[in-house]
Amino acid sequence: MTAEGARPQRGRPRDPATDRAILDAALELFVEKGADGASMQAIAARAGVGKLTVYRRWSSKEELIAQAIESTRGDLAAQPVDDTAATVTELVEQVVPAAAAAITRPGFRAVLAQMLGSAQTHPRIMEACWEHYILPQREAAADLLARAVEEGTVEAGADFDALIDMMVGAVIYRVLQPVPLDAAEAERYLRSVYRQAGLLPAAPGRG
Amino acid sequence: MTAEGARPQRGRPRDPATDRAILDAALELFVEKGADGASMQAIAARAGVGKLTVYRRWSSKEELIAQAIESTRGDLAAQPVDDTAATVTELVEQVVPAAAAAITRPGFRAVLAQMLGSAQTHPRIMEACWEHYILPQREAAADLLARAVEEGTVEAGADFDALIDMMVGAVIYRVLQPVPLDAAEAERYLRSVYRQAGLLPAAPGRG
DNA sequence: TATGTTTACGGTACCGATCCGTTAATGAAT
DNA sequence: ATTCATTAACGGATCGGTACCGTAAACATA
Repeated sequence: MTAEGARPQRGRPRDPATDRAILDAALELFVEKGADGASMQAIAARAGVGKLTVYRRWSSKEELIAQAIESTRGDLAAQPVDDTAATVTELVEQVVPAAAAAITRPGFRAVLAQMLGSAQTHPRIMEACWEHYILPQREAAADLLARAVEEGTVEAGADFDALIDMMVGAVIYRVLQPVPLDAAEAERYLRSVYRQAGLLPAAPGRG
Repeated sequence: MTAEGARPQRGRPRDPATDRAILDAALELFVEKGADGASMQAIAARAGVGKLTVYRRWSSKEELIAQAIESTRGDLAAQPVDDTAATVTELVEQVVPAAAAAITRPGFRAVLAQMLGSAQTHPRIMEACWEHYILPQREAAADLLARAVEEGTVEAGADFDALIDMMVGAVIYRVLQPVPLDAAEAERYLRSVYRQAGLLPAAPGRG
């Protein structure tokens, strides 16, 4: 939609820094005020740019915000995991601190809430959020479950989809609750969920 | 906020049907367009009422929508349960069809999504939704878990809060997913979740 | 019964603010 | 000189909220 396609090389070229400034501003305002509350002129103003400069690049707000979301890494997907870890338990313990930090970030709850709010009225935005913030969580959980089945800590007959929903859903649901979560609580909470799902040993031995 | 408190008894009394019409219109528009998209004049128009008639009763849109939400039974809390049921399994089987019907209603997803979207920008609305749509689910789940512990199907040491989050969270998360759910799938899904939590026997014998 | 007072009601108009999308003028790079 | 990016300004629309009008419904008093 940035119309990058067949733009001729004549005349004054567009400033790539302007693209980024607009995308950043759009994401910030979306997180702060939602898709409806973020106006095009507010986005332009925060980007330090004229309104037409935005309209030349994106024809609709929905598309702009969706691309702004897509231009970010989802924070949870970006955890480098040491694949040589032997057991699922080790793998989980390796992931928990970073995951706890990610879900505790104030912005995480904000993006999640605004995204879900967009579901009804802005499907395109919902779609972008889902792909970049939710699916990575699902995939990580699915990997862990697959390993756990190999190890025998999770029974092979279990309903995988439901189990993933329970893990991811619990985290999302907990994050959205009015009572916030600090980093230490988040770690404890994540371990509790993993344990209940069979990805950590039942013994509450650590901590 | 309806200022019902010290209103003198002289003059023409307010029409209670008008209150209901406004609340219904507000809820409908909130579900359709969200808290920002629902304008006061649209609410008044749909209620077949002058704008002032709305402002006479509610001083702000946030308060009106919050009360509109509070004026609805949460659909899930209203299931009469036969407390004489012997086992948790019977209890769950008794609840599943109604719960499946409730979470499959198109309005359920809409309210949920709009509510969560309001979390960031309209705390008062979030609060009302939480109390009327989420807490009943939690309490029902907690009751079932308590029974299950007595029966021994759920280990006493389990993290109740996390387990409830997983059950409620899974349902919410599943309902919000782009792919909708029909009644039969919802029943199967609910059983899967209950089973994974230990509230139904592992054998997939029924159905 | 008849009259007056009080409040609710629907409808219209208005205010300042904000939004969107476009147009006109200016500036930069070729 | 040409071509495009950019900013500033504009017009139409809508928002939340208020003010006013004429009317309808309940009360009080006579």
